[in-house]
Amino acid sequence: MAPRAKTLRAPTSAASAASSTGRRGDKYQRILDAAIEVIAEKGFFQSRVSDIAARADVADGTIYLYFRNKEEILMAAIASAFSAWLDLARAELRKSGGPSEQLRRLALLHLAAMGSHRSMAIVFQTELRQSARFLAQFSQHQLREYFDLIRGVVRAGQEQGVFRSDLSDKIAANCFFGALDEMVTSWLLSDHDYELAGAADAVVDVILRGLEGRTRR
Amino acid sequence: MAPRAKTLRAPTSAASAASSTGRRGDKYQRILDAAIEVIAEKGFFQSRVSDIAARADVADGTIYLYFRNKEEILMAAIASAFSAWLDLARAELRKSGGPSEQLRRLALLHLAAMGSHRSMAIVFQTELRQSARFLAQFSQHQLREYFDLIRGVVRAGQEQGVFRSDLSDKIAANCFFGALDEMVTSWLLSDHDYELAGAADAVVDVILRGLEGRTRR
Amino acid sequence: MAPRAKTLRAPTSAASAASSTGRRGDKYQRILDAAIEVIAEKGFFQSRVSDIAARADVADGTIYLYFRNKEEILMAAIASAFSAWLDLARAELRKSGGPSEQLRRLALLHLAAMGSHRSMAIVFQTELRQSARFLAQFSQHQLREYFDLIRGVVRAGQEQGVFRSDLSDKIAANCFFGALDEMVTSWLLSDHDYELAGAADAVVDVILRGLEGRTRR
Amino acid sequence: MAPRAKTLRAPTSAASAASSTGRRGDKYQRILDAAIEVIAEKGFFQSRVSDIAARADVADGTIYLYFRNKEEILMAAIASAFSAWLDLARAELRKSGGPSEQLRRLALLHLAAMGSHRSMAIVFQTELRQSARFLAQFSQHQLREYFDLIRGVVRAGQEQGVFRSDLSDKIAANCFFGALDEMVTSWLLSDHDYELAGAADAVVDVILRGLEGRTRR
DNA sequence: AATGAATGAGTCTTCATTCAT
DNA sequence: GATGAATGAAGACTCATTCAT
Repeated sequence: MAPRAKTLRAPTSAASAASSTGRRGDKYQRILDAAIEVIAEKGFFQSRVSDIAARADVADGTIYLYFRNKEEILMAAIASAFSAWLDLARAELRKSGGPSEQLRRLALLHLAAMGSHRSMAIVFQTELRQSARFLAQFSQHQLREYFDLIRGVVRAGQEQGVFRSDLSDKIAANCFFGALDEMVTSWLLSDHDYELAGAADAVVDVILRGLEGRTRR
Repeated sequence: MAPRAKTLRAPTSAASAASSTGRRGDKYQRILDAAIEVIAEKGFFQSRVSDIAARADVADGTIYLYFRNKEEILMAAIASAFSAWLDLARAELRKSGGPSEQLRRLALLHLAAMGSHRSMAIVFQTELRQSARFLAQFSQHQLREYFDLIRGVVRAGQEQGVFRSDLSDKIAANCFFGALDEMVTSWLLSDHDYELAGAADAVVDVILRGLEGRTRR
Repeated sequence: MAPRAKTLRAPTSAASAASSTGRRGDKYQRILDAAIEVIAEKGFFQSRVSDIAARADVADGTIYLYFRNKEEILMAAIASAFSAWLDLARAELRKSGGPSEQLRRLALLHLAAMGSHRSMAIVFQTELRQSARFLAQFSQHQLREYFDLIRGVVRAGQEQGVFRSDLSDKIAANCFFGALDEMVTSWLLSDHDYELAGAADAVVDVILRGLEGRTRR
Repeated sequence: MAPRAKTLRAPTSAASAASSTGRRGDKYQRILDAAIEVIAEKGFFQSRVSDIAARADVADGTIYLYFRNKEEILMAAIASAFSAWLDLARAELRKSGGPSEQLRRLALLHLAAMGSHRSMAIVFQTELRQSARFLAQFSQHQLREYFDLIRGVVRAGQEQGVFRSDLSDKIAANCFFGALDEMVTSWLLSDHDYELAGAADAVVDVILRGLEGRTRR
């Protein structure tokens, strides 16, 4: 995954350069970026509107020209980051390759992206769940979309006979995602001094063995 | 796992039957229990002292006879719940059985316990990480102990030649725990109408296949 | 002034020995003594009932067997200390001597007593005024009595031609008391390392010169 | 002393006429003024932030835009009032006149100022001591400065042979200040129906006689 | 559009007082 | 009489949100 701006951002909005340095007109995005950073630093419920405003270099009141309230900022920020992430994942899957190859690619992308975007990783690991719980069905839709991506690959593998069919694709996707997720979490809680993406192969290896038929190749 | 009192409690302290019925002298535990429930409902940072007091059926001020401040209540509640959980896990591992069998048992315990203690499950899935991030190294110790339990089994399996040795026990433990963890999370986010423990075998199956080397090439 | 127990106490109640060491039946006085000490340490409005109870070595609730509420404890404590002080002053004046001599004696007593009873000095200097302001006319009566003692000596001196008569006895008493009072205050605010009573002669000297006729002796 | 705004204020800041009428930008001073009044009414430790806010006609929260916490408001208020007082005293002493004349002027100023600023008088008599005791060395500096002013005049008088030299200037200043102070206190505790400044001459008379050595023996 | 001073509802926490034992 | 655990009213302080400029 190519290094990008400070935080993940949807391709469309990231097109115009100077997006994080600009000082005029891009306040909406600046606020979102600031929100992600503040959330990563302080946590969802400990983020102060004034912190976000200060980080975005706008007045407190300005926030309310773009967002109805605090919850909306935070939700939009997380949704935006997640959306950018989904775009990446979708793009990755559009590349050729069999199911195994695709899962391997997805895992590498997941770990590489999280490993290189600490703020986003924190938000995804600790805040996304929180917000998923409280903010109605926020991100449920997006989360499900990511899962459906994975489940789709699993089902394709099962149909092609590459993966065992005596296993619910949902459980399979959970194992896959859960393993990756836990890698990120433990990396964050450690001093994250090692290269997260470096563990991708090992993890994929475990899961693929589990998904592939008993007698592999 | 057998249904127990409202929340998980270490076997030793649960010995006396009338533990949760009395109205006298058990205020400390009642507050802890109430705290877990409130945290599960509202989340760590949105838990109000007065909510906990009301749920524990004591006056607000009473809380402060047992805890120095709000943070201490919440931390003690989570630590207490986790401690009870650890006790169960340790007890489970003391039973005989090979590494594969032990992981299977642990997985079953994990899912059964979380499935029957919704409050605790919520706290573990969403709050434990939060608190791990913010409250110094709180619970890091306990979390690590649980992980070490799993890693110990993995290493034993590797030494006995049951599990592949070309895999770090840490990554293996992450896959195992991550898969279980994700099962719980997705169950919580769904309407959790299905029996969580029912998925234990399938999950263990995937991970054990990934860990065991026997049939590969 | 003869050294007495920790705090000034009315002679009658101080008669029975072991008054501050006893542990049975003298709770009322123990609470009063404790109150004076706590007030001296923390100030009137920062004194906690539980502090007083702890110092008096009784349970919090016990306080309320002897006093209706916190205000009453504090008022009784100060009144008691002041009453003891008044007894001393009256006794001193009963001794023979002319007006000048009596004022000199009174000044010495004042400074010696305050200098040797730090707690009481603090209470008199800083708390008495507070309480005089708020607690109705509390201590107004006693304060006035002390003043009347002084004014009586002044008037006697004026009648005997020792003191100037072209001066209100009230103003004269104010000068006398004010000077002594300020000596105590500045001593308390300093590190009170010098002997307070040592300054009595100098102060009396100033005031007496002011009160005595222009052509002394 | 000329009547001024509600509370004493340093001449420089009182220059612009409409200082206490505006509703904009003068909140800091309004809060200080309100604080002095509330302290005078309720006492230092019984002053409520909400009382001050209400009196200053601002919202409770507004207080915290100008002061870090309650203690800071109260200290700033007292310090400000005292500072204004010191300015007056210094200005008075800059006027020509011998030591005796200067002490007389200072006494008149003291009694006139206190007599016409009841709030300030109360604060100085009862609260300043309290705060001096508890708030570290707060106001110690200012109090000492006032004393040093008096001591300076005394020393000048001694050097010029106007005042006796066999008397510590500190004790002399204590007598002078103490007498004035007590005049104010007794005036406050009385119904203060008489003109406080009217007693200045009598008091000064007593003290000056005590300080001047000329007619003795 | 942008600002940031002002607002005040919402929370934690303390502590005088009560009362069952 | 004595205790001290329990109570809950009261008060300092924070921070999302508004609105005059």
